[in-house]
Amino acid sequence: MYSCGSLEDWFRMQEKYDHAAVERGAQQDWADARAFEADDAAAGEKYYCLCMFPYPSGRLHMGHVRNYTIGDVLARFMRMQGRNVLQPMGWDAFGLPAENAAMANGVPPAKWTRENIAYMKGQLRSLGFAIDWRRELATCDADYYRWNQWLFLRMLEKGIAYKKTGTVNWDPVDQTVLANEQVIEGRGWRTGALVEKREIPMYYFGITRYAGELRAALDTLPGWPERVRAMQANWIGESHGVEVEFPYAEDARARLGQEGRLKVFTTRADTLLGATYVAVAAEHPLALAAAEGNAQLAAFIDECRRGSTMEADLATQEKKGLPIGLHVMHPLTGTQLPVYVANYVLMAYGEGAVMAVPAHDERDFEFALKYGLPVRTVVASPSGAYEKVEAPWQDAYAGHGVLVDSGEFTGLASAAAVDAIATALAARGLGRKRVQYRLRDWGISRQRYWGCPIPIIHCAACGDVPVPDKDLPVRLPEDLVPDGSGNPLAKTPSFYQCKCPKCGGDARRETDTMDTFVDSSWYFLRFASSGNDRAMVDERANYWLPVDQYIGGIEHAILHLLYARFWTRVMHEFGLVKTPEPFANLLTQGMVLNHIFQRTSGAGRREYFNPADVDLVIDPDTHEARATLKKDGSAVTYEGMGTMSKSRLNGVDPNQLTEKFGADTARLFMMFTAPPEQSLEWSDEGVLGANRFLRRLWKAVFDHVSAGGPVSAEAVRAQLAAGIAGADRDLRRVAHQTLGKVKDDIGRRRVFNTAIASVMELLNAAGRHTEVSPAARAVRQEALEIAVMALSPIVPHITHVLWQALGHAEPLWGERWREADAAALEQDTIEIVVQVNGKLRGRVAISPSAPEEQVKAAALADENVRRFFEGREPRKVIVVKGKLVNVVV
RNA sequence: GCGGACGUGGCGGAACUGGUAGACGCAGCAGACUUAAAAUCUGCUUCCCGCAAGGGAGUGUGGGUUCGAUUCCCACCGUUCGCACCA
Repeated sequence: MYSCGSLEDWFRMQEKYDHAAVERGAQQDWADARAFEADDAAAGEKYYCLCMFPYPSGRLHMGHVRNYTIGDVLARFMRMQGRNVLQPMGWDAFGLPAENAAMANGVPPAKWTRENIAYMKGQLRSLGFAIDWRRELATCDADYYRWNQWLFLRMLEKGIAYKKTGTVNWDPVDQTVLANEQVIEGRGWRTGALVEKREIPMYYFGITRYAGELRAALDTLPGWPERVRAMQANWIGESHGVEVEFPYAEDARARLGQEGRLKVFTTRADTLLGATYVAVAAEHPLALAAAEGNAQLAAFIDECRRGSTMEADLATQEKKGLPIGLHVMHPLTGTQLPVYVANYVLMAYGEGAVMAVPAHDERDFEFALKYGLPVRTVVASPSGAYEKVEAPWQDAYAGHGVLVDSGEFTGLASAAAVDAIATALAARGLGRKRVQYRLRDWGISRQRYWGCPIPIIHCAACGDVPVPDKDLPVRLPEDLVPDGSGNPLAKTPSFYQCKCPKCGGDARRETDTMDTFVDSSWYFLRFASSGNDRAMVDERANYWLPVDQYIGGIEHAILHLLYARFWTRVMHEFGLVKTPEPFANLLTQGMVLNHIFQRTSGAGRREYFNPADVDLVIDPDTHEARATLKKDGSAVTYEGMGTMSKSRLNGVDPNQLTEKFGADTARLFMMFTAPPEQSLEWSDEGVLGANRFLRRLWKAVFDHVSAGGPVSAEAVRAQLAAGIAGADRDLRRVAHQTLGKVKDDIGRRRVFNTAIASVMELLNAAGRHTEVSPAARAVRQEALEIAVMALSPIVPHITHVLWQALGHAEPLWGERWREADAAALEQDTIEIVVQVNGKLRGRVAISPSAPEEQVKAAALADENVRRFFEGREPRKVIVVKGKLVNVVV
């Protein structure tokens, strides 16, 4: 224990700031006092501060440090504001890296994962985060994942979870299915491998039935960043339009042996009279039916399916198609329209079929031109940009306008025409208004070992039988070691052999596990119901939820955050939680960047170099970068700043940083260098600067205390009551301004760099204040206390010790935030800026209570100001109270 | 193509509600201390003219609103992120 409770102890302190001793002592004090255990029933408004929990990959990286520092600053700050704060931590512990590590080392994923957790927990502790560790959880614990299984079964009962065989994204490297959200530019989000299409039976969560509310509720989340809401809205992809049915023509009826209608979805029902053909996707049932016995068509369909899965390629590829030889009838005119298979129609969106209006859709236009299909102009240009649609394509063709050549709808504006046409279609039973979403259901089956088992038993007699609640959890065996040849669960009879719960006969347990995004969809609820072994969540969740502040990386803007919102909505529907939205406020912290140095060999192989091994010189004139290796002076290529990553060898290890400079320096650097939402550029000099500031802070307190000991609270009060003046009063004003500024910056604006800057200013001012009178010492005592208090959420260790050094017996972590003293903020004179025609020409000092006329007179009397009148008379004088005077001449 | 964010000194960034542009820090320069170096401390540091006082220009570009614009509006350019043949 690093105790500085008495003056003698203080003098035993080294004059030099010893971060290791300070941090060890402070952390011990917090642990002894159980300072950060959150009380589920404490007085005061609750504050749930949550950081996205880490995957236990082995070591923390700088992104973690930044994330958890932001959360810790807010948690500690809110605690000082009198809020009842919960800040928990856990482990997103299922997932593929554990299996890969297992294969590489021959160690079961469970062992690898638990060892990583133990190590990383030590790292988190050494960074001094104010976490309630009693609530720690790991998603690989059966106590946790049994509730995944339990809710899965409830969702199955309600039809929200269901089984379906469908085309899925298959990652050939990880040998598993990926959700739509996990495919990025046609590649697996983790492996980067080109994704293949496969037909596999799997379980889905019906997230699409919540698409409308998930979309609409985004507007109820003002505490979320605009870009995240935009990304989610984009992803959900709500379009308002009309579903139109085209009855089969004679040839199609004959071919299919029945009546039928081809459904399409359109957002441009106003152009319906301009439809000259209908196009369907290659996988569309009508196309498949027509392809039977039509080798050319079958070959084309096959070609479309095998085509590139790169969506960016798809968007630019040439439009191609074939008539399927069948026709449908226009729902309003009865005209026969040919049906085409077209490579630009997506089976996965809408009905997998479109009505083609070449005159008013660029894709249809290109297609029609190529295959000689008619182009019918049905919307007149409002701006007169065109008379009749003809090649080449103009963007104006796709604009809204007034209908022409559209029978009874001619003359209507586009918006009105959509309504009128929808009504006409509805009257014929051939269409209706509808909302279409881009979002698709969430496939959760993974052919992997290290995940939560799906609680289903397959019985030859009874089919797929849910595991009864009394048999939960379905435990994952923890001693298996995957060998890369598929899911080891499927080769472990002790796991998959079981009895059917219905008929008692021999049955086989489902060996697929759940997508790990299921695990992270509700951990925040479990933190708030910690330790309950009889229920998934309890009333405590309703106390703590919604999370007041959620903090994590922007990379989770869609996947995790959308799934968690969906899952919470389901639990809300089941009456398990009161809130439909889990996260009231979201802060997406920026990436941590560092320099990238690389050299490409003759053979085209890239070799990366750690920035610590490179000297970088930027020419001040040309701005050209010259980078050379420290060891031999050879040149390397500077690639600028980029995200810290293993592959680019530009990571900085948090351990090295904390060992050398301490956790407080690491925390201060991260919070000071950039606002939380922006990317943070690593700088070794910046780290040194942060450390320098802490040493100055330490020395300021040391010097103050050495020169006569700390001033007691009573003595400070007495001096203030006796009245202070001059430099003392100035310093006191700065101190109290700082108090207000820091509270506003952290509490309202969520920016920390400016809060730190203002404390730096305070310390600079205190350094200039060298008087030694009793009043001066009292003011300095107060100023130092304020500096220490204001910094304490950011650098909790050093401030913990300095607070004691300043003579406080009660620990800083239990202290209430001080409010700025209005009397201290008062000023006798203030500086008013004087402008002439908006340009700064002078300054005048005046009493803040001076009436406007007096301020005006003082400004006009200023000699420098008068110079710029150049003989002209002021036409107008604008006075901004307490700030400036602008004279217009 | 659609949607979002952003554009300010040598660098990271500040200026919150339209009111002194460049806080704070880094780097750099000069000085003090030192045998010396490091560390520390003090001062200077947007650009141009000027010994200085002072003046001029200046927040991606062009326009607009205003007594006054980094901030609001319009158009454009650039960077970056997400989505992308979404019917």
